[in-house]
Amino acid sequence: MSALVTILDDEPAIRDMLSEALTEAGFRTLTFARATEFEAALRRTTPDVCLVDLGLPDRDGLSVVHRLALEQGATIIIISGRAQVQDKITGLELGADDYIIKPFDPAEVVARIRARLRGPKSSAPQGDTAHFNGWTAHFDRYALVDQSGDETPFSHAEGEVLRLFLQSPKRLISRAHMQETLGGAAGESFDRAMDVRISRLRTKLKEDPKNPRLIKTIYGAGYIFLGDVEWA
Amino acid sequence: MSALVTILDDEPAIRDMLSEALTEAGFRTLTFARATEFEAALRRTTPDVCLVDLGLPDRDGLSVVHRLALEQGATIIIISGRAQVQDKITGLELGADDYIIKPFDPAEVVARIRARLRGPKSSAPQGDTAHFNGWTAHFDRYALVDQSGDETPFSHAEGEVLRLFLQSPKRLISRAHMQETLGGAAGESFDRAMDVRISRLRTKLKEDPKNPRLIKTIYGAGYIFLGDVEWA
DNA sequence: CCCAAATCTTACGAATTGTAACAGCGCTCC
DNA sequence: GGAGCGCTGTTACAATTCGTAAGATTTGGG
Repeated sequence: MSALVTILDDEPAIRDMLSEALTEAGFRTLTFARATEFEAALRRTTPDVCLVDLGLPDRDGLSVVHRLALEQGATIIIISGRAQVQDKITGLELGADDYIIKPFDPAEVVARIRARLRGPKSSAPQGDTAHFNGWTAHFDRYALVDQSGDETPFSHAEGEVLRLFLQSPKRLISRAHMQETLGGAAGESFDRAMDVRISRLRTKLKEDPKNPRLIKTIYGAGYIFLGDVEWA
Repeated sequence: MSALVTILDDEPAIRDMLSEALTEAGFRTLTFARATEFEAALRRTTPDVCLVDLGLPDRDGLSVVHRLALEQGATIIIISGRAQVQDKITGLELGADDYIIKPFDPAEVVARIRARLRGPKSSAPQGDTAHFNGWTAHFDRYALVDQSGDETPFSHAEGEVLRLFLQSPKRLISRAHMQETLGGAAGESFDRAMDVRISRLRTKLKEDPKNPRLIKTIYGAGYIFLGDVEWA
């Protein structure tokens, strides 16, 4: 499946230019003129690359970038008319991965996106075992082992969620992202399945329902896995 | 251990400028004037980031980039005087991760390197903890800890406000700015919401309603967060 | 002092999430 | 083939979060 690129810019000409170039390059695209539309869409899909213009009518583009950066996954590329070095630095520090100045050539944007997605230095290939906070997860055996050596089996579905958490500890994982990477289940219908999976995982991790220490819920946003993970 | 950055450029002035900026930013650096020296060094060390100038005397920089890219691992950033789009595209397609045009500001280079090392999915976001006036705010755990160690959880919405305050202590934060930065929700209807958020936050900070010591209201303007903040 | 505007606080309800109970499915073992 | 078991999604209802509404309180100007 080709990568999904979102374009957030208030100028129709720029949206069209980018959308055309990207489509021709083989990407899927979604365009938005306003930050609110864009953020509404994020609840349903998880793009791979987000192009964000800083000069938006309804919101400061940097706040959009910041929010995006807190979520996980997508690479963020700022497109802006502001060419000051300080603007670039601010944007990059806020979490953007690249900063392109208007006017630009769409071919360069395509090349930069490709360079991002090439993703060679994606972290080392993961083993099948991870340690965290006294637990050991054996993905090859589908079992959790606690400090005293007791073994608790977990299912495939539970393992998918656990792996996702262990791959991105201490970061907000949006609900949308989880549904996309896991259950996929094109079923648009409201999926409480995810909640149930997490609930079951929590039980196996012996979490205190009133005060979860490992899997924390962020109301309206997603989940965050605390815990110091080390892959073996 | 800080990351190792190599600089390959035939102009001494540029080498020095970059080396100084990067060292100050906390990186280790190695500089080279010729491709052959650089490649000899690669047999002994493995840099994390390689800055490569395209206009080298002894070899075409692109061939260096190409060879580096095949080894997979280091982040490659081209620094070049050639500003043509086609040059950029060629460089990026050959395997470079970024392409910076001369003349440049070293601060931007530092910011771009940081953005790279932060990585697409580097799991450790910088310490998300701040201390102020006896309190400690753990944004990853969504909890406030007071001097005696008691922990008070705070919600996502409260955390957004708290973070905003802690990022700009002792400065007036206008109501409009807060709504713009936070009020994200679809309809920007009622603005009492902000008051309520702050009210709840004050309660958790054990503020005396008659005499708030940390979050001060400026009638008709906004709020000021007093307190000596130190991010960890 | 008096008043209008701004702000604080409390209560309530819509939306979101947790979890138990149930149902469908595929599997193994008689 | 059928009973039994484990896995997983669905449903239903409880708990939590957070914005809205409304009344109380404070502020600053006259």
